[in-house]
Amino acid sequence: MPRAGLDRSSVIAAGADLADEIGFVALSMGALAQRVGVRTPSLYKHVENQADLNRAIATLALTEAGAAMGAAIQGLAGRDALAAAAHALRSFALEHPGRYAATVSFEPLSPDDPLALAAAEGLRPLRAVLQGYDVAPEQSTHALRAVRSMFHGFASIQSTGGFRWADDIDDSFEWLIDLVDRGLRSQN
Amino acid sequence: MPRAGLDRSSVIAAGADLADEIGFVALSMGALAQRVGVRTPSLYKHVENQADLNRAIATLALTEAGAAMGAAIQGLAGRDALAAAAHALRSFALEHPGRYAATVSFEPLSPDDPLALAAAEGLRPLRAVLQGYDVAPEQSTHALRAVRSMFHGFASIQSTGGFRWADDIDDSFEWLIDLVDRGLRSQN
DNA sequence: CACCCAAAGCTAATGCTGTTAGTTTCTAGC
DNA sequence: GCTAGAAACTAACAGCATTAGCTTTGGGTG
Repeated sequence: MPRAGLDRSSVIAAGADLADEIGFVALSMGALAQRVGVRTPSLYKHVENQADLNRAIATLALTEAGAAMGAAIQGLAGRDALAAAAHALRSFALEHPGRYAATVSFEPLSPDDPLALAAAEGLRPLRAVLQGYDVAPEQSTHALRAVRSMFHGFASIQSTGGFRWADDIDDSFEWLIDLVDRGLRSQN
Repeated sequence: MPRAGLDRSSVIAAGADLADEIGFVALSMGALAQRVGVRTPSLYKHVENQADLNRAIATLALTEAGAAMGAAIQGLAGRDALAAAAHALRSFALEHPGRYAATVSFEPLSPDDPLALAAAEGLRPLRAVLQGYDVAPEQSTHALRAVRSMFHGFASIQSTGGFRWADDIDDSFEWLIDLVDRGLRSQN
């Protein structure tokens, strides 16, 4: 019998993929072991426990989502950049529901935690978008939190099926982007 | 030995209180049984299973949160009403983290589900707030979803400790309210 | 080329879940 | 006071994450 040849990153990637397929809450050590062709306890050679796995999936997802937003806003500014970033984030949440769900549930973490670093890094594209608007420097944190709250809230509600009439959700998302754009431009 | 004298609503209320204290994810049938002074299997006389319990807690929380918002906006309009509703919702999320967490995790539901009805009912105060702004009737759904997304996103991120510098979170929330208010007023 | 040891995988076992079946006990209404 | 029926109990099971200890594999070194 040949060996499976796993390591930490391959286990985490497989866990993220499996979570996207069957749902983050349904992700179990047994299911993941079966997926990678190994018995359950063998996973503990690569991952400390399930909490460690979950945090690692969240870290991966934040990095990927940030990269997607960064790529989407290349060469754009103002409303175009805002819309591109928003769409990239929402697409990521819808195409990778397991990864996205992993990012929403975690306890307070120390500032040098890899998960916290990935979160901060993933927000950089959003910061760049806000520089295209006239926000006073001391308000940039407020603006970032506001934009982040809105897009996260929308993606979160939609990805859990929280909107009633499915047909015009895309229109609602455009409307939200316009609302934010108007609010950011009409300061003072 | 006297009997505990439970019924469905008292079990659900106790579950909601316990979730607020120890966290929604830590809420187990065993912990709840101990809390109400009964052995674990006895709970199944009042509740179908844990999923049923969780949905019932979510329904209760949505009803309570909607009532809090409705009470908060009494006699107010415009920006005052918007701020009052936002503060009421965020206070609810922070004072009842277990209840609030119960509302975010559920699968797609049928339109006549009690949970869906409670969600729709709880949104009525927000609808009332939006009537104080000049939104075209065919855009009222978009506006409602936008406002809901923003406040839910902010409350969700804050209640899971997602903001880095704790000191000026209240300022950020005020800033968010202003952003929404400006966006809603500057249409066309 | 053979050895060897560290890592990778395995089996077995434990304790904690949610849940069901079957039994006993309390209590409200006649 | 008797009696249904509800409310609580004990016993048991399956699935979960996790740990301990054993076996095997394969890459680097002599």
